[in-house]
Amino acid sequence: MARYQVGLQTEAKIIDATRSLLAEGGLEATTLKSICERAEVRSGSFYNLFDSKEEAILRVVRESIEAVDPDPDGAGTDSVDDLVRAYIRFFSEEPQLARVYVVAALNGDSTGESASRRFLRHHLRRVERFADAMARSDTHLGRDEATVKAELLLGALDGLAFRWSLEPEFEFDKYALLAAERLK
Amino acid sequence: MARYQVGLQTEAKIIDATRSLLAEGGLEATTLKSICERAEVRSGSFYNLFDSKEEAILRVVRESIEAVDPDPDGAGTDSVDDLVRAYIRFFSEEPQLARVYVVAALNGDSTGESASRRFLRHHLRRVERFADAMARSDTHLGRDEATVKAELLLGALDGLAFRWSLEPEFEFDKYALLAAERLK
DNA sequence: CTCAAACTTGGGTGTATACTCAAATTACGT
DNA sequence: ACGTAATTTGAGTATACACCCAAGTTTGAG
Repeated sequence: MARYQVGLQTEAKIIDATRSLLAEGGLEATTLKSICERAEVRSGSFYNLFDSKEEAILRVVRESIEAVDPDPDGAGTDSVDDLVRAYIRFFSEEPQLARVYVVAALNGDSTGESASRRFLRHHLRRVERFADAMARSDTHLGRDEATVKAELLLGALDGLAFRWSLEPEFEFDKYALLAAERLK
Repeated sequence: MARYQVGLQTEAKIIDATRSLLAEGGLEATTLKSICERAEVRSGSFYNLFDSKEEAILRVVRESIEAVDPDPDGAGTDSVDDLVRAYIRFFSEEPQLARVYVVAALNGDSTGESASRRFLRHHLRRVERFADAMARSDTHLGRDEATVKAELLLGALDGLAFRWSLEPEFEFDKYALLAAERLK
């Protein structure tokens, strides 16, 4: 752990380098060498602050997972529209983190064996939150039906997000709103 | 290229090994060593039949991309339901190829620089085909509107497919039908 | 049956990777 | 300013990877 100012700065440079590399070229491009070059740091410095390459990558991945779902304690107040808007905002305001999010979701094995397991847990939490919002807006809706609808909407949103990662010109926001309108 | 029977058999064993490895552990797990071990072949034999590891992987990826969209010449006759059913059938009858399909879609860089470009091209062809079917079933629908609807439905289907790849128990068929019903 | 060509073998090459460490330098509480 | 502990350096280690090749074995057309 960094204790001095310089150490904290180096840590930040390393995290920045890791994030941009993950966003640009996925795990493939995120080697120790490329991280150190971009961060302008020698490998010994890296290992003075991080136990492994994994650790740096995991920090960035966690950062992206948390960023997609802000205010996790606020559950019980957001509407479906709020949640969808937050998702859209994430993609337009944090495209780099958003790309990391998509990349992370897909690489099951690479980041420790449980990367996809972590992602699944995160997804299930999100489904619950969407289902809550749906049940709140329609009192006739049973819990199970709300969960099904939430899976459907989130599945669609994630698919559109993936589509956007294939082609950044894809109007993710437009399609996300359409999906929400028809599936909520 | 294989010329003798034994050569063809070895080729098949290598392709089978590559496919199952890709399905089980993605590109990460698909090393020359693991392919040769599973195919019960020495590396020299591999290189007698394939120019590179890439070639074997690409063959399997292409196989999966073609399998998801059968009868590509039949455009102009299928209904939206036909297309959705074909997609669902692919996932239930060829789960291994389906997993390769999802894995391939996600790994932009790894299989040559244009893996995601190839996937995008394939996706756009599919969008057109879905849009055709939609325009056919609803004569009031403009071409652009049909394309938008097709992107929406295919995005949702791909998202649900990804969801299934995270958790094989996920009832992909059920959700795919629901999505089609609401988005077609 | 013959023999050239296809196929197999398995050790060997070169390169990239993640990670280590002793020695030198720098930061900062006292 | 001093001294300790944090930080940096860069050469060095070990390992995994894709790929090569000379020497043998097997195949199958004529």
